Amino acid sequence: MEPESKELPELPNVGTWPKVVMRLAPFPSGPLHIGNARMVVLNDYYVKRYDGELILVFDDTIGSDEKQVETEAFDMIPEGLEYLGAKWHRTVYKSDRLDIFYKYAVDLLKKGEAYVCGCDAGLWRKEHKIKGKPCSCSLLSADENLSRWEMMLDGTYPERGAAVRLKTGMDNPDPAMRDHVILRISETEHPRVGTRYRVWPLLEYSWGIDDHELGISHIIRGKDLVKEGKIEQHIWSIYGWQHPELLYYGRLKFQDATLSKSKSRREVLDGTYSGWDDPRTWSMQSLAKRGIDSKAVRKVMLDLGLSTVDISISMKALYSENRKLRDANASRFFFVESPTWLELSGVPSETTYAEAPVHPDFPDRGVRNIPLGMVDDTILVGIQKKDYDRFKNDTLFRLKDFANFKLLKGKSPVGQFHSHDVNDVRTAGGPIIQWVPKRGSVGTEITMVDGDITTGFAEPSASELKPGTFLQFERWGFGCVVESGTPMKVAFAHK
RNA sequence: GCCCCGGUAGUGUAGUCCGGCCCAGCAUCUAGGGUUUUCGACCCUAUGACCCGGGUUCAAAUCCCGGCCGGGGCACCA
Repeated sequence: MEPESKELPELPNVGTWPKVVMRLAPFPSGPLHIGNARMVVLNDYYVKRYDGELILVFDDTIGSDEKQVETEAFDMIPEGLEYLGAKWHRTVYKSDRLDIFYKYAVDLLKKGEAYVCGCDAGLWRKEHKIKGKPCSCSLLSADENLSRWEMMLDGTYPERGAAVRLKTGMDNPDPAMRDHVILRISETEHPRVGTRYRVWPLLEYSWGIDDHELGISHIIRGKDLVKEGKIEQHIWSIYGWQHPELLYYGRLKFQDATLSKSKSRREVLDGTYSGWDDPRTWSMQSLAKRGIDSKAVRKVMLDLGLSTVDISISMKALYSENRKLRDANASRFFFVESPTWLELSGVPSETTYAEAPVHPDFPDRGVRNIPLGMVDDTILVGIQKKDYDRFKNDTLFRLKDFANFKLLKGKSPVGQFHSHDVNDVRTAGGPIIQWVPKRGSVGTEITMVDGDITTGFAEPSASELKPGTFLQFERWGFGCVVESGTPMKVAFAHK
């Protein structure tokens, strides 16, 4: 395998497993965003490294009011995985596996490893969880538990009326580990299985069973799940199953982006965001749209390694990687933001167009032809207001790849042709700037990372650009064509 | 309150398990220079770190103890 970053450490105890089997377990509430990429990339990396198997498991249990399953996520997540270049071998839905969880629930009740608790959740927390004192439900016989279990299934108990608790031990010094709920009642309709089930497993329980049932050997996930891991281990021990190896990584924050799936969802629904590929969602779809090479994402994620420290990184790292990968293939164009139009006179009549290289490092790729649209000896060109404002009257400046002009500021600014030779402006220390001719240039809208639209004009040759083309607007930044036409739409990638 | 985990330059990371090859490597950021008809890319240079205090040792980023700081968990969410 081609190393795509530094070498990560070996997975522990690989030899004790017939095969490395790992899993991706996203909760389908929206598309994968850049924060989820770490989980995907790490698991995918190790599975490829050990030639193992990767299972996509939609963790679509019923969730809660705050965390709801979104049907569209079942398509958007695989899309994101494909973008990332992750290879998964099969797809499993938790919601198809309720019968398995029920079977083990009955068994645990019979074994006396769990009980059906009818206590009020808030009261139980205060009186039992915190104090470490068992409630009376934990004394129930297997038969009593089984009949209570039936009452959970048949609807005798209302929602929150009863729940199955695993006997992890009320005397555990860690309150987080005391008799955690593993199954509970929810009558919320599920997008895939409707109202077929009213008893749903919690994450730690469903995984305690499924990591074994699916033959998972190694689990890499965020350290917010360590308690869940301990509960899983408790279950594995009850059945004497080989414990999958648990590895955790710390929380990842981005200094220059706020990632919130629920906020994104809200903004997408009410139209504040253009859709799930809006740059502000930081979804895989949005990165693809901006022309961020997924190899850059993978590199950045892999470079973080598996440390459990909380880290805060800058998108600049991602942009730096992306430039390295894509600069060589980004054709150059002129784009002028908020143009100031200059009337330039004295241009020699034989000069009707300018030629600029498609890519300065690769002369063999040819040149872009920029027609001047000359009338008499006068042409009308736009330069950036930003440039114009910093120029003094009389400045000698160069329109890049074209000619040098002397500026005369005024109500309607004009310029006088000075010379063709680039050395003239160099010796004068004058600026070299990008420009567009008024005639033939392409109105362009660039969607910035914060969702704002920057408008301006791209040079005429940009009219032939196809969607998906990654380019650089010289002295401005990289982006990806989203839509050709007038105006042309471009998604900004980075400087 | 109880329980876990962690602290290497601005940001990440390597090294820590098995002390010496680490007066700490790499990437990125920042600054400067070279090159370039871009403020991109490329090349060069500079700044910059082992949380603190003890201990063990000929020798500690690495081992031990104490402290400080940071994060997480204690949900009928995932």
